Amino acid sequence: MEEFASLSGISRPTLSKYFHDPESVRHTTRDRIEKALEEHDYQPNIYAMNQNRRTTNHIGIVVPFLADPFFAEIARNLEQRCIAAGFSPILFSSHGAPDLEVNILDSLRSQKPAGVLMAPLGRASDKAHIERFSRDIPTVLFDSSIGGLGAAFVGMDNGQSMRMLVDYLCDTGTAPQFFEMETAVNPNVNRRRNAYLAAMEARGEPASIVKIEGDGWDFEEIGRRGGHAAFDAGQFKSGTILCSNDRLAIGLLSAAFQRGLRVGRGEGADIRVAGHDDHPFSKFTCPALTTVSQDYDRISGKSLDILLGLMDSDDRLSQRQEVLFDGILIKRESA
Amino acid sequence: MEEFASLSGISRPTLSKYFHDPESVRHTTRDRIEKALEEHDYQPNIYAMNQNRRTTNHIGIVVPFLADPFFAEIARNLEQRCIAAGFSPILFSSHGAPDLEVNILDSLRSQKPAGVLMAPLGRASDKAHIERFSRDIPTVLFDSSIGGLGAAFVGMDNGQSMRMLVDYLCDTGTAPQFFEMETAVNPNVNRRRNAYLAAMEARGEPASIVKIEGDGWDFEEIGRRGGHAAFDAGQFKSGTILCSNDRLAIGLLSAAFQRGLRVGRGEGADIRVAGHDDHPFSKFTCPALTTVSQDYDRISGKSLDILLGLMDSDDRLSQRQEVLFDGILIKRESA
DNA sequence: AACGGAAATTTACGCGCGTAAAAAATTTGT
DNA sequence: ACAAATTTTTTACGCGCGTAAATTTCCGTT
Repeated sequence: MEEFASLSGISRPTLSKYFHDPESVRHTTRDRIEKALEEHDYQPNIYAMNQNRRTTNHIGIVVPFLADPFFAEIARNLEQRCIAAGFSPILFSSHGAPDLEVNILDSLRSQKPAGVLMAPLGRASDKAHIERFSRDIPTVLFDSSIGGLGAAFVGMDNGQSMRMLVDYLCDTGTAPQFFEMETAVNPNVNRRRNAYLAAMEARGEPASIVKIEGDGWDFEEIGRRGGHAAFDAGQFKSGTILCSNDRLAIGLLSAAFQRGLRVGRGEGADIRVAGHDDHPFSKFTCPALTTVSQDYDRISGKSLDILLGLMDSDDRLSQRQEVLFDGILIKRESA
Repeated sequence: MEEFASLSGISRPTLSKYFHDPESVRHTTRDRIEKALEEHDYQPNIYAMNQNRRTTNHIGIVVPFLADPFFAEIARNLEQRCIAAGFSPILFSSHGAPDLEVNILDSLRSQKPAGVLMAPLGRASDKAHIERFSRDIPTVLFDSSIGGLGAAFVGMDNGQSMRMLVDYLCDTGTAPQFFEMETAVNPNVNRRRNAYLAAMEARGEPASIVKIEGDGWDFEEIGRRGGHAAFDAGQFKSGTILCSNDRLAIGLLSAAFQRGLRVGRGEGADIRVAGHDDHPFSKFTCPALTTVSQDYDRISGKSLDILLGLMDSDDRLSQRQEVLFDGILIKRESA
């Protein structure tokens, strides 16, 4: 930098200022710097730049499972928003492993990020660790809320969405049964089940829950196997199945197809299947999946907004914010 | 660190050595350090650690489109391998944008990574930029090879896989037509088309290519729209369709379903559809998709192996390595 | 117990940049 | 054109750690 300073005829402190914020120097000097920059292609050492700063301009993005297109899509959205806001996103996936999630937070802490956007694993998360982390670093949780953790949470209103689905399904046919994994990976599933039960009770319909075996993040496979098992056991009595999420529904659709069952709301259909999340692939299932859309755009937008607010203010934990968005019913052919 | 040194009764240079490689100090001192570490929870400043190192222990992973489950899966695999090898992976997605790909390389360069594993965008990539990058930093390209770029390439043998698919399809029914996008996003598609043509000629079958409109990475949607258009125009004369990749096939399956066509190789089926890549979702389409499996595990394993070799040796560009793996035919119900 | 080699300590300097303070130069307003 | 306000330069120090060289301490061996 010293060298580039003499080559460009600009003092080093001014260069330092420029690299930290190009707007902070006068237009004329900025032009001079940028012209010199083209000729000598110097770029500052980011490690030396950051070693004395309390925080960097990085924003950490942590998702539980990046191979899930749902999270991949949200991550993509968040990344681009961070860039637009002038920050550098760093993406991490916990790959469904709680110890990896802890490692990520530790590594993130030492990177001194300006803030972190995190979708926790859920049930398996080390809550105390996340709590400690979010005390030191501005952190917004999204997708899955764990018992009031963190400074803020942005997600969707599972109560609203399930009520809407139940109402829709009841109004257009038989009352739905709820299809879920035995061990809920995250709190959303529990909320959805409870919302289903409440919505059914409100309508005076008998609730019925079909629980299937399986653990891990291989939801489609679990849904297919569990679907077959439930078909075999004759558990789908009502003919309408409401799945706890789209990936499970995709597996169930596959099982139904393999059994020669016709899924849909039309004439001659055997069962109806609905999901939840508007997974990127739910548009392309056969038949296309009726579901509730999580508004990726609004969730990620709001998450970043809150985080930016958090980063500016000092009293981060004064009041925990919680924003829930309504889902939108996406009617397709499956129900 | 100075402070922690006096607290733990260990000299700072020894601590420095320990943090760089815990094995490099004597067992007894290592135990003392780790005991002190638990009490005082100190962790070194990564920026100060890295500023004087020529390279860090980071390995960059760059994929063209992370929302594509195919790349998400490979990225996941690579990340875990990097961790197992003692490196810290940093994941980037170009999101289909060439300028973003360039930005990522620039940012990566300033991070002084030990090496980079990169799946380029393909046609849209800034070749010269990638070339320059890979001259300075050990880089292994995978998935999509661009005209001999980089120090090494690991991918699959499109010639072998297409020949195998064509042979299988011809042997079990009518000869396939090739279904592809008008504008190929990456060289793999071109290779596959050419391999299709060659394989058909070798068998003495008449080749037929169905090109559909569309640009970008929204392959499923493009495949569906294009499928409908091709059905309308009566272009699918042979009744067997070989898609340039699985995502396109998923769209085509959706179109066929919407038209009430039965896809499969059984009695009473209208058309057969095959894909390529063994996309994570191809197992769950209706019917399940016949395709060629890219061996994720071997590709990522070999990529990292070569990269580690590259990192150790100095004469990186002496001979360009190129490793192609055979695909494995995955017979499912769609063809 | 003495010895030799390995490991740890002491001492000291450098890395590339942030940043503070005072002086100098430039721009702005009238 | 001149004073005031802003920006840049000069000077100097510090950050947290890497690392080299010389010295001392430790450990296992004979």
